[in-house]
Amino acid sequence: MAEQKKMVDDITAMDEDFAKWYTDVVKKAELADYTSVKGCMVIRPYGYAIWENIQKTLDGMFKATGHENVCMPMFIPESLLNKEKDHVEGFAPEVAWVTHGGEEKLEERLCVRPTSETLFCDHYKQIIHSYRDLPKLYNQWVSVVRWEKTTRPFLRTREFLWQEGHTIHATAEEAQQETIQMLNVYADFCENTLAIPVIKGIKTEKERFAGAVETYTIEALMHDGKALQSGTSHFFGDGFARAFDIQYMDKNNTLQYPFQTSWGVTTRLIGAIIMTHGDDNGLVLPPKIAPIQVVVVPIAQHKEGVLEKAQELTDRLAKFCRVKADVTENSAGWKFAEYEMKGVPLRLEIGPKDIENNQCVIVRRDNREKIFVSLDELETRIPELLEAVHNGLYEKALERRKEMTYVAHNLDELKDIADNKPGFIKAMWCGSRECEDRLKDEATVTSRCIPFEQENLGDVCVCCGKPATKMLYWGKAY
RNA sequence: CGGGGUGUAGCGCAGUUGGUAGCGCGCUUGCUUUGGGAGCAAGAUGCCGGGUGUUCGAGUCACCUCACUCCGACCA
Repeated sequence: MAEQKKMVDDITAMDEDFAKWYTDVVKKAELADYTSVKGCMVIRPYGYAIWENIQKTLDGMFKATGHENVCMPMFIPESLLNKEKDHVEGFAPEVAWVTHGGEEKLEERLCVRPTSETLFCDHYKQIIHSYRDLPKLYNQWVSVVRWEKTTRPFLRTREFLWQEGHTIHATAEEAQQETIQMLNVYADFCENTLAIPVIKGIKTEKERFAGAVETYTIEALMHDGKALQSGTSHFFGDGFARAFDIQYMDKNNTLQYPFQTSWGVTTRLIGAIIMTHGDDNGLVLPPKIAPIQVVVVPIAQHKEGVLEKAQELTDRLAKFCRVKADVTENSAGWKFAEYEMKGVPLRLEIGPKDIENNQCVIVRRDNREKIFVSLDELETRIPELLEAVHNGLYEKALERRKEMTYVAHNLDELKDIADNKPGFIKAMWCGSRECEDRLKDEATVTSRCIPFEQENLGDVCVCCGKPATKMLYWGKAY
């Protein structure tokens, strides 16, 4: 569409330095700021408003599928964390410990939750005795702490906000279904609310969550060709139940171990939004979670009637969308650039000439198209345009993912793509851990997922040449 | 946690052989402007990331530490 002239010289161009572009957008769009604790960020009002909109939609989807919200404590006694072997081994290296209460040393140190499986298990043990107590479909919106070595706003912080669903069921089948259902909820949310296309699949054993029997994932591709794991859903089998000794009496009066799941998405989704839709002018927000969907910019606002008209339109729009009028004394050009940087999906310009003609100018953030709209048609046109921006963003992201997805038939081909073409690589795989490790060493790619939508790209493993069992997505990940 | 880079006004940066801190933007006030980051004038703003040394004297030199950042290893 309109040429993308770079007007915000404050933001580093994507092509020049993608990492710097990312942090520029985070700071300049006032999403988050650094604090005096490494890896802990302030989520500023504009960024938090995005999170609140994410929460609102997802929480509705959780409730609609029968889940209830709860809240667990933030501390886990060391002995409790240690109960499931794989789980503790997975998380021990990155937990923060509380060792003192005031000046007194604690009898047993407490870990600040990195995830809450153990707390839910401890609780389930108390409340589940009969098949009549099952299932329990719980979720919580909290923050967790993982003491990461290197940190980046939203993508990897030491404390982050998330939701963690934890469910417990009488049968493995029911738990499996739950795991898949929630993966679908996430995929649906990413595509239909965030306009981010995702690939649904299963993690390899190597990439599996600590303590899980199976980990399902949605993987998205960022602007720079790196993959971002955007949500996971785990099937635990009865492993946690056995480790925590959770049992229930079934209809035949026999003790049984129940089956569990957990699933989560985090504030990392905000990073995904930035890196999927953003451009050199800054943030581009999908309309459904944009804190401001339409910004009203009065033109020549000192002239008579302009401010009044702008306010009148704002009041009208407020009835059906999130709207803000900017009546500050900054120049119109300044406002244009400012709200583009902040990713507001639609800008409505209203000036003396427009008022004369009973019209306004609406500009789309995603493609900068300027559209003259009669003031009589705002109630129908604006929702249409918001929808059009959503679809435009989704299509653009999907198109880019297609362009950046490659097929490799042998190791040399794969290495060549990995070195020269950022993006996903589809390749056949024999299923062995050795080949997975080797590709990581030699091509510096990790397996992203075994997609549900399998394709037959050949009969042999891209790495060892032995018969292949699956097609995998490979890539460099955040 | 290993290797590099950077910390000076809100932001971006200068600061010479060590001598007590400057520029641009932004901010405040006034006037003129207003359909793509306006112009002029007058102002305000500093624990030079923190600590310890060397020195008559440290933004500057040495050592330690903290944070940010990039590249690896680890992870949502």
